[in-house]
Amino acid sequence: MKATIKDVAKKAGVSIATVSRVLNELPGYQPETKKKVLQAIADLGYKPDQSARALVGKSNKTIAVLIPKLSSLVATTILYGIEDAAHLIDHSVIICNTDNIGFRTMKYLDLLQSKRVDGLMIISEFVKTEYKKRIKELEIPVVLISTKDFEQEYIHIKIDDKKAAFDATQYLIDHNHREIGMIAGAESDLITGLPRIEGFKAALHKNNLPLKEHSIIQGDFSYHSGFSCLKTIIKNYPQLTAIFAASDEMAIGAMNAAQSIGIKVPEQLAIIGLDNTQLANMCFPPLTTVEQDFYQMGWDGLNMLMDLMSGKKLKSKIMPHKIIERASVKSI
Amino acid sequence: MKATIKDVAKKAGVSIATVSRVLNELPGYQPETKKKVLQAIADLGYKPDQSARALVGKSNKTIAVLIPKLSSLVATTILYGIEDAAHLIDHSVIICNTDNIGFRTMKYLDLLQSKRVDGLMIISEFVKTEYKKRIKELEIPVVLISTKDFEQEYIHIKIDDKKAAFDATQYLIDHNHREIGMIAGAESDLITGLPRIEGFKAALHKNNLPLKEHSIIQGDFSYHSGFSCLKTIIKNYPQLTAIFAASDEMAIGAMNAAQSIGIKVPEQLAIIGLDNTQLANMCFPPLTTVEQDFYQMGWDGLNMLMDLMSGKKLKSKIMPHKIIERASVKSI
DNA sequence: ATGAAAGCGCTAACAG
DNA sequence: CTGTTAGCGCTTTCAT
Repeated sequence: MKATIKDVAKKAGVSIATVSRVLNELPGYQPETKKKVLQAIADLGYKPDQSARALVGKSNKTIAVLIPKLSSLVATTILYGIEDAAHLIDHSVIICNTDNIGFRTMKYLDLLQSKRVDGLMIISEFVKTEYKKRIKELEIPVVLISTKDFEQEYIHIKIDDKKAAFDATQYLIDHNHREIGMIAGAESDLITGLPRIEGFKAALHKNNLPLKEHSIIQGDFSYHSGFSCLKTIIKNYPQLTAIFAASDEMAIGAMNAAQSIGIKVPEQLAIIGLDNTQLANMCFPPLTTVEQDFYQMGWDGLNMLMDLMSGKKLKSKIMPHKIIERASVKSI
Repeated sequence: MKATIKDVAKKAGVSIATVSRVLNELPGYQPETKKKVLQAIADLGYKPDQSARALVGKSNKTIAVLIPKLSSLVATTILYGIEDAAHLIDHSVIICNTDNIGFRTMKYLDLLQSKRVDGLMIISEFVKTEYKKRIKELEIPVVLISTKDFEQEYIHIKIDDKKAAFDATQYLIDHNHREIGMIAGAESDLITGLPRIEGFKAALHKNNLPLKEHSIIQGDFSYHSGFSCLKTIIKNYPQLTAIFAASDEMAIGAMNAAQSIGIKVPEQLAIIGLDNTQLANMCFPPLTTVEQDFYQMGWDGLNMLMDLMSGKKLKSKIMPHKIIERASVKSI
């Protein structure tokens, strides 16, 4: 049978109150007593029961993360960072794979109440008003990762999407490309879609390059949309020499599409992506891209959540990004 | 303030025992009473507290999964299946990313005791004796996914690795390839490495093809090992026309390595992989491979765990595999 | 510095 | 059919 606080108390010859004190590092006992208690704990292999702690209103050391798709490399890399940081401070993480559907998300939010989780992280997902209402009832701190809340109710941690897109485009321009296309996300996606388009436009403008009619095509961040978008954009804008894709997946889709129709990358077409997932190293040629440090975002995000939980006031955080040069872009 | 069972009882004008009964669908109340209680529950938005349930020795509807690497596509796809199935029956899943290190794993096992999880799943990881000892103390059911326990203490769900490798090789042979190489996992990996090598050898043997000295090279299932193994095997066994890689990642690494040195796939070299991760569709040419339905494994595995939890006796389960024909293999 | 006891929300006898 | 009550393991007054 599992040892309880009572067993420890008996073995150490003290009361359970005292055991609880040393457990929680509260003041009020002799060093001598502490030693006995610690000894008993070790002997018995005692582990405090988190459910019991939760019941008396204490933290049960678990946080939940809402994740839109459990098999996406970007989300799972963030999750990796969260989990690592959580593990370091003995917290568990419950995953809630929402599949980006509202009903499921709401059901999870209900579940989290039953579970008394201490905090919540939301990855790459738009936070709808109905979620907020529900979260408010939960009365737990929230941090957003790789997404944001326009109403500023929650803090977030993400890159500067516009700047990242700007830098990617500028990189192409610096390599003497003048006819540049963009395979973008949806313009209606205000969080990552639109800002990246704006960054692209801003870079062209800054360098006095005109924005051609067909230079931007909207995909959905997926490999397959990248693949098909390339064929379209090549048809509509045949003189282009370089492409900025708003995600690595789309970049690689575009790269493979190009090669499938005999266009050599980077010789005839330069491609730069955005994300720097593992994929960027698993294609040929290896993809030049702008890195978002997803792992770090997860890690930092979790620590922000902990700070929030301990009552600190925090501001949102913008992560740096940087260009990783590999082989898919070449000067002309 | 959150509603408790007391609030519900008061509102419905019954005792908490009765509320508990309808909550747990136990017999012993008039339909009439039930209706009132249900109404009160709905009005109050009451959600039973899982910590309190756990404390009285009931399930708290959470299971834990030990996962070796949170950013690997195969593991996260399994996790996806687990999570989906768990969600359907209102269970939560706690992730324990072990990074395949024993110390971390042991620490998790400790944590799980504090959390009173109801069950444990282990993905793609060898179950060391020290883990077993600890797990025994937890007194919870375990199911293994995509791995196995040679001592048969735990049931598992996985494919028949030897047969899958056999079929992949046979597929190559059926396409008239006679000089076939294999990029394998480590022979010392008794769970997936060795059986796949055996399957490869068995297929050659069955077809009266000799096993050449340099026809098998060992990688570590990663993209990069596939990339470098290809270069070596091509050098040592230049007459080969086809390769079976023991994982998609290695297959794609090999494919890209081949293309990087001017070898055309599938025209000059056929490649077949094993796994059918998303990657198989994100390379060029798309990879022919043998599918393991990881999602389904996770899903079925969770249901097996539930059966175990409800006292059923179960046997391990072998999942079917099948060849997915895409474009990386061509007859000669 | 330490112990006794109440109570967190729930389930499960035991009464009625 | 329904209510009362004793815990589950822990934290936290309140005494001592």
